[in-house]
Amino acid sequence: MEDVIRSLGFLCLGSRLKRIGEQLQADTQRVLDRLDVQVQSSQFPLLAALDRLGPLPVGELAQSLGIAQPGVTRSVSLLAELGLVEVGQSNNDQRRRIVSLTRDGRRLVDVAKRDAWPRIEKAVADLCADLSGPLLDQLAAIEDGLAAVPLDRRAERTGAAVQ
Amino acid sequence: MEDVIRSLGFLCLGSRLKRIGEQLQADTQRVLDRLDVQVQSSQFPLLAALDRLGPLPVGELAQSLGIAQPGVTRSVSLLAELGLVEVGQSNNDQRRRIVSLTRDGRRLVDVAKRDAWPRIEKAVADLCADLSGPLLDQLAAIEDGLAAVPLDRRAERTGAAVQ
DNA sequence: CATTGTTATATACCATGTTATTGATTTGCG
DNA sequence: CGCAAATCAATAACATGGTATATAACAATG
Repeated sequence: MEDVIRSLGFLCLGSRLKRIGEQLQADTQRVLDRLDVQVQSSQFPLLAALDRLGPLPVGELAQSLGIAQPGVTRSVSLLAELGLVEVGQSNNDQRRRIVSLTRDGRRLVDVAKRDAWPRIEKAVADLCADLSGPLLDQLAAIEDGLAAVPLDRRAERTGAAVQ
Repeated sequence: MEDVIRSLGFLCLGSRLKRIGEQLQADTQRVLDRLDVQVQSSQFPLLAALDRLGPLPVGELAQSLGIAQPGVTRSVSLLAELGLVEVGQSNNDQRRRIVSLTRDGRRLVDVAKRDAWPRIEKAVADLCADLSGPLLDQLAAIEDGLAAVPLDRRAERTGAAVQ
């Protein structure tokens, strides 16, 4: 069965990138599930942003994640319900709501940084290890690579086995 | 403001691909809007699949697009309401519903093939023209390129101006 | 040939992104 | 100062993806 998106090349590059991205996120989710991390893979960028940059107002969080502000508002509400982040008022501007990691959030990030992120990063790096050449070829190689050995199986094989 | 997704490299590759894909789709949408095409850019892969492969049952359509079947069912309902596709029963298997382009759908595809797709393809090819090297670098170049000159402005400049 | 399993599609519900709008502050200027 | 404009966040409404499940038709077997 022909893969139409792939055949159409540049014309459907957007759909294709989105499709590969979703695939990667889903696979990453499986790695996290296996490590008993209770957060959706898609929430990690937000947690990572707070980890890297410290407490931030909603708008700046949106900017640093490259997504629209309502998306951040929603994720923050969700993570706040899980007790991983909390929102406080700014002192000098009552409109701004500063988001920060709670103690639990901090702990989760630390665990993830130690156990999960290195595996995931290594698995993706493994997937992309031998890529070169034109973008479309690299994307095809990623798709084929994921189909051959899903990310979560690449994550099992630690350090030495990779590359 | 630091772009956290970009900084995290392979760790957030999924989020990043998704983000770039969405950006590209949104820009493509603007090109289509300007050409008075009345369909969401995200529906075009389905129309293109029917154009390339002829009438197909829902499941095979899903396979050839690389998305899950319910997504196809939804898109087909939408496009059927717009009168662009129609569904018929298979002769030998009453479960299968064969999706095909209507006359209007055929016409839309023909117009798009003539007017829109070449522009879009050229604009994306322009965006990706000088890319080389590691995947993450190419992605960064795409993001920077889109930020500098959005796809819809690249599509204005026809043939000669490109590359 | 009836029951059981499989397959094809539809439906329900959820996740996560978007844009447009609203409401509350803050800013800036006459 | 006082009011218009700008800014920040929340909400609503929509788009589009997913998984899980229901339903209907077909296949296969005792």
